Amino acid sequence: MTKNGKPTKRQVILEEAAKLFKDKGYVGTSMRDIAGQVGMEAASMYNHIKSKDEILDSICFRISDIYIAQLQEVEELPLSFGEKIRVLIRLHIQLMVEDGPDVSVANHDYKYLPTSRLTEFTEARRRYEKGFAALIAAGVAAGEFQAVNPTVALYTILSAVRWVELWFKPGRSLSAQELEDHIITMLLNGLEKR
Amino acid sequence: MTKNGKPTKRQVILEEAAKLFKDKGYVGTSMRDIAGQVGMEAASMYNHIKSKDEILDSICFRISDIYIAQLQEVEELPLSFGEKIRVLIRLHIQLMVEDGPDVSVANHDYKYLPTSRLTEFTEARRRYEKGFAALIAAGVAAGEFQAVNPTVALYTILSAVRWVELWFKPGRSLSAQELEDHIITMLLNGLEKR
DNA sequence: GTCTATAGATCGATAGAC
DNA sequence: GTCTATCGATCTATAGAC
Repeated sequence: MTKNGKPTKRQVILEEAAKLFKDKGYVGTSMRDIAGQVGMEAASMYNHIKSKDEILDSICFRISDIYIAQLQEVEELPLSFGEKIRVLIRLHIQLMVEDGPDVSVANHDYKYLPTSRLTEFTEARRRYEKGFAALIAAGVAAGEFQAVNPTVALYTILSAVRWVELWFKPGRSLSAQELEDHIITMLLNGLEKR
Repeated sequence: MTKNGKPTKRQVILEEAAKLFKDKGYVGTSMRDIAGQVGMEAASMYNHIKSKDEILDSICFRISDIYIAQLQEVEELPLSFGEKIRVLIRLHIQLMVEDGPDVSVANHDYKYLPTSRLTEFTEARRRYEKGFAALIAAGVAAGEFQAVNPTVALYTILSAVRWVELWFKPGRSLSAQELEDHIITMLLNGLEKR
């Protein structure tokens, strides 16, 4: 947002692009499609963005920067490992609910980044996953968690949180808060009674 | 396979197409790309397939037919609800390990099916999810499972199983069997000690 | 059944008037 | 900063020789 609260043309383009990329994919969306949603001709958009690639780049790295920052904050909180994992799951779901199309693009269309940026993006995600897995491993070592394989637990959590992007719509019977609670219960306590 | 054990040209085309669709997406893969992998010119492929759409159609519906058939078989087995869910999770992982590219395409590129076929595919998936959720709800009602929201549990399970497609490679430190065991433990027992 | 050649549509991006 | 017009590349699919 600008100081007067009105989004810039560039922000509108990025936002409409993310919605279209989510629905039709990066390659399946044309600059003309985006322009149609924004309300200008495709050629005019080049006064606000450099290329189609750059739109994708902005979306993907904005999201990955948020993830990295969130992980760092949680790592420094004085909480048990179980509580840290809970916070991270909540943050994942909240980001998805608030920024659905962008998260979706960063999850699926990142692979269309040009080679050097793709490498950067993949490394950022690897760092994030490594930090997350370390929290799980530490929880296992501390006796808080069951003797799970940290990698399996990590990807199970990260994936289990992804379906929210396909499913959650604000007017649903479940609120975002209830959704968080249910997913956390399922992942931390499991399906079966013991 | 044909009777002499040699795959037909059509099968080779479908197989190479699925691998490319998985990596570059349906729209991001050209008929020339597929032809290059198969070892013929793009024009020659039209003697074996009707169109690019038809390749996608064959892949998606072959997978959805398998899912529907597997669910029906499991529903009729004389097992507890917990055991039925376990079998379904195992079948999911096995299909993904054995038929990775096709499952990946059915999961991500189905949206590029032409409208009428997209409707059919979506309805088939809805039937599958409904049947799966009913097993979870029955397990809750029978007191086998915790009081989870069946929809949340359903999508958590289905998604948790999807990362295997991104991660599993035959030469990994974890075998397919061990992977199944770990994921099932995580989903049925949860991460946290109780 | 495989090839070369190409039709016809659409793509990202630019030039240049206003 | 927005438009019209268009370039050059690339796409799916077909025609027709062999």
